[in-house]
Amino acid sequence: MNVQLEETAEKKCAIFESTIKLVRERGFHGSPMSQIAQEAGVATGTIYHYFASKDDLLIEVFRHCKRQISAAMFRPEEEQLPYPERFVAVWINLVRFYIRRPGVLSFMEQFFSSPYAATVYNKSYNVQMQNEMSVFLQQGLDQEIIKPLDINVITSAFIGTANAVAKRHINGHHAFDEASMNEVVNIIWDGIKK
Amino acid sequence: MNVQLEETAEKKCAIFESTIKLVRERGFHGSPMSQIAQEAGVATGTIYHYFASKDDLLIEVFRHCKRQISAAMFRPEEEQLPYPERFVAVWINLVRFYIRRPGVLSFMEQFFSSPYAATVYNKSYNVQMQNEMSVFLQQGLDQEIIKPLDINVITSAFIGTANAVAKRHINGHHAFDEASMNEVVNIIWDGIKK
Amino acid sequence: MNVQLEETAEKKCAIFESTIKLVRERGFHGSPMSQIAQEAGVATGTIYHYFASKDDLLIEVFRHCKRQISAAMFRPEEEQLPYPERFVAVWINLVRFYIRRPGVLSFMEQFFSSPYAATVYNKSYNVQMQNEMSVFLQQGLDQEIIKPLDINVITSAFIGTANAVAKRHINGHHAFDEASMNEVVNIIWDGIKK
Amino acid sequence: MNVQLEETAEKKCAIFESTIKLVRERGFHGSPMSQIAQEAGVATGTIYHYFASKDDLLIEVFRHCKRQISAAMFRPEEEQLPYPERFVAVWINLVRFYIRRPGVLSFMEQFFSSPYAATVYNKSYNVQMQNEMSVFLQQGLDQEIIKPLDINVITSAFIGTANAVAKRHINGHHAFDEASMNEVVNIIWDGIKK
DNA sequence: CATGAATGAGGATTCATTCAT
DNA sequence: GATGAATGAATCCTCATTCAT
Repeated sequence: MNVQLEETAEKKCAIFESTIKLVRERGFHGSPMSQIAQEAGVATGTIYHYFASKDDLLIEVFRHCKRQISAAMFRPEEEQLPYPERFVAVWINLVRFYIRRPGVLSFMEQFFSSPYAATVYNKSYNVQMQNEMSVFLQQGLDQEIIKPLDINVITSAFIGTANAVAKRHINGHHAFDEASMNEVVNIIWDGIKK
Repeated sequence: MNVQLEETAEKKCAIFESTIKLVRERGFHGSPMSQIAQEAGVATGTIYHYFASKDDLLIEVFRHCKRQISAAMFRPEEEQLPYPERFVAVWINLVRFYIRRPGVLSFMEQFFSSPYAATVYNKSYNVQMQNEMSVFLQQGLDQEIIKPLDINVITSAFIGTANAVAKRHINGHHAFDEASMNEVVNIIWDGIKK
Repeated sequence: MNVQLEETAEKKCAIFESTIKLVRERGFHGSPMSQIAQEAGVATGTIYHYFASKDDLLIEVFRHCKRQISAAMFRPEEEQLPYPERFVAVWINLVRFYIRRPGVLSFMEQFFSSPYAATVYNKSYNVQMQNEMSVFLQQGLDQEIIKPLDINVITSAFIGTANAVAKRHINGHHAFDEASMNEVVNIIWDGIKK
Repeated sequence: MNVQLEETAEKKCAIFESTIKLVRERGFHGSPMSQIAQEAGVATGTIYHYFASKDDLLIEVFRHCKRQISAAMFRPEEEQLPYPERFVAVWINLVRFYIRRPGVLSFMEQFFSSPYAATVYNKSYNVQMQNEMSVFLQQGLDQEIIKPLDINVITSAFIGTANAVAKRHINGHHAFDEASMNEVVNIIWDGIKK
C-alpha cells in the first residue's frame, strides 16, 4: 500500500518534470500529451489516471511549481537571520532557484501569461507562495524595518526584479554572479528600508 | 497607389489588433487564423497575402508592439527633461502604456515565454526598444548621474518593476495610482542614483 | 453561385449516403468520420464544414431519411385513390421503400433505439413523416371509413407491421412478395375498417 | 460450492442489469466496461472472469433478455386458456413486460439494429423466443383457428404491433391502457382468426 | 477469484495552409 | 488582390483489455 502510494507519487512527479521540460522547450501547445507521456516513461493513457485533462495537468504542474518555489525561498535554517539579511537571502534564493530550474520559471511565466491564469486567480493563487511572501514583507512593515509603503509596491519591486534577473541570466543576456545579484537586491532594499 | 498603400496598412493593422485581442483572451494556441481573420474583417486567405505564416504573423505583431512600446516610452516632448525626472517619466510612460493596452503586455509576455522568443533573441530584439533603453540608461551612467552599476543590473530593475506593476494593476490585484507608481519607480531611482 | 449551391448539395448528399451505408454495415460506433469521409470522396475535415459534429451529422441524416420516407409513402399520383386502396398503397409504399433502401430502415431503427432519439422527440419528429401519416389516418377516421379507434392504436398497427415485414424481408427471414404484403396490410385493414 | 455458484450467478446478474441500464441510457458505445463494472459493484477486471470480451458480454445479455421475454410471454398458468384468449394474453404479456422493463426492449432493439444481430441470426436466434412463438402460432394454424396465412405474415403482425405499442408507450407518445392494448391486439386477431 | 492501474490503438475534432474562382 | 471551401496532419482523449498483486 505504501509502495503503491510511493509509486503513484513517483509517476506523478515524472509526469510533472516531463511537462515542465517540454513546456520550456516548446510551449504548452507544442507539448502533446503523447510526448509528455513518453518523456515521463508512461503510456499516454496513464496520464489520464492521474489528471482529468491536459488543462488539469497544467494546473497541477503550476501548483507543484508554486510549492517548490515557496520551499526554496523560505528555508527553515534562515528563519533566525536578522530581517535585512533574510530579505536579501529570500530574494537570492528565489533567483537561484529559478536559475537552477529554468523550466519552472518558464512554466510559471507561460502559465501566468496564458488564459490559465484566470483559473487560479482569486482562488488559491498566492495562498502559498504570495501569502508566505506577504507575511514576510508585512513583518518588515510591522517591525518598522521597512518604510510604510503599500505592500503591493514592495511585492512588485521584489518579484519584478527577481524575475527579470533570472530571465536575463537564463536567456544568456547577462550572467549574474553573486555580486550582481546583491547589487540588484540592494537597490530594492535601499529603496524600501527605513 | 497611395490609397492602395493606406488600405494595405489599414488591413495589416486590423489584423495586428485582432491578433493582439485574441491572443490576450485565448493565447496563441486558442487563436486560430480563421478567427483572427474574422475579427479583423477579412477572409482567412487574405492574411496570407500579408504574412507568410502564422509564425510570421506573430513575429510581426511582436515587432509592431515593440515599436509602439518604444514610442510610448520615449516621447520627444520629454527629451529635454532633467535626467532624474525623465527617468521617472519613461518608467511611468511604460507602465501607463501597458495599462492602456493590456493586450500588448499580454502579447509580449506570451511571446517572450514561448519558443518564439528564440526567434528574435540575438537578433533584432532590443534593436529598438532595448537599444533606445540602453542608450538612455548609459547616458545616466556616462553623465555619472547613476551609480557605476552594470547596465544589466539597472535594466533588470527598471523593466522588472514596470512589468510587475502593470501586471498587478491589470489583473486587478492592486490599482496603482500616480502615487503608488511614483513610490515604485522611486525605490529604483533611489537605489541607483548617485 | 448556383453551381456552388449544387456542389454543396451534392457533397452533403454524398456524405448522407456514405453515412447511411456505413452505419448499416457497422453501426454508429463502427463508422468513423474518417471512413464516412473517404466513402463520400471528401476529406475528413470537409464534413466539419457541413456538420458541426458527428452527432449533428447523424441528426441531419435522420432528417434526410425522414423526408425520403415521407416522399415515398405519399405519392401525388395516388392522392385520388379511394381511401381503402390508398391505405394499402401507402403501407406498401413504405415497405417497398425500406426494402429498396435497407440502409434507411437500418439507420432509422438504430437512431430511434439510440440516445439520439431523445434529441428529436418532442421536437420536429413526426412533424413531417408522422404528421402526414396522422393526417392521412385522421381522414379515414373523420370520413368514418375507419372504426373510431384511438389514432395511436392505428398508427402502431400500421407502422409496427410495416417495420416488421421490411426487417424480416431484408434480413432474409422471409421474402415477402406482393401477395404476402397484401396479406399483412389486409390483416390491419380488416381490423380497422368500419 | 453452492454458495459459490449463487454468488457467481448474482454477480453475473448484476452485470447483466447494469449493462441493460447503461445501454438504455447511453447506447452500446456510451457504455464502457469500466462503468458497467462500477454500476454492478465489481471491478473492471472481474467482468473478464465471466465474459471473454465486451462483444461476448453483449451477446450474453441478449440471451438473458430473450429468456426473460420468453418466460414473460408464455406463462404456465395460461397454457390451458382457449386459443383466442391465450393469443391476446401472450401479446399483452409481451407488451406489459417491455413496459415494465424498458431497458430490455431498448437493448433488444439496439442489438437487432446493430452489427451484432448478424452474430446471432441464422444461429440460435429464435431458438427460444421465436421458436416458442412459432410453435404457438403454428398451433393456431394447425387447429384451424387461424386463417391459412404464411407464418411469417402472422409473426410480423404479432411482433411488429407489440413492439410499436410498447415503444410508443415508453417514449411517452401515448399511454396505452388495458383497453387500448386490447384494441390493437384485436385488430390483429380479427384479421387472422378464421 | 478479484482488483484496478497501466496500456496504446483508435476516433472525433481542430486548424494552418492551399488554391480555384 | 481577395475569398473561403477543401485538405489532412496532428492532437486530445477514450476505453477494451491485460496482468501483477
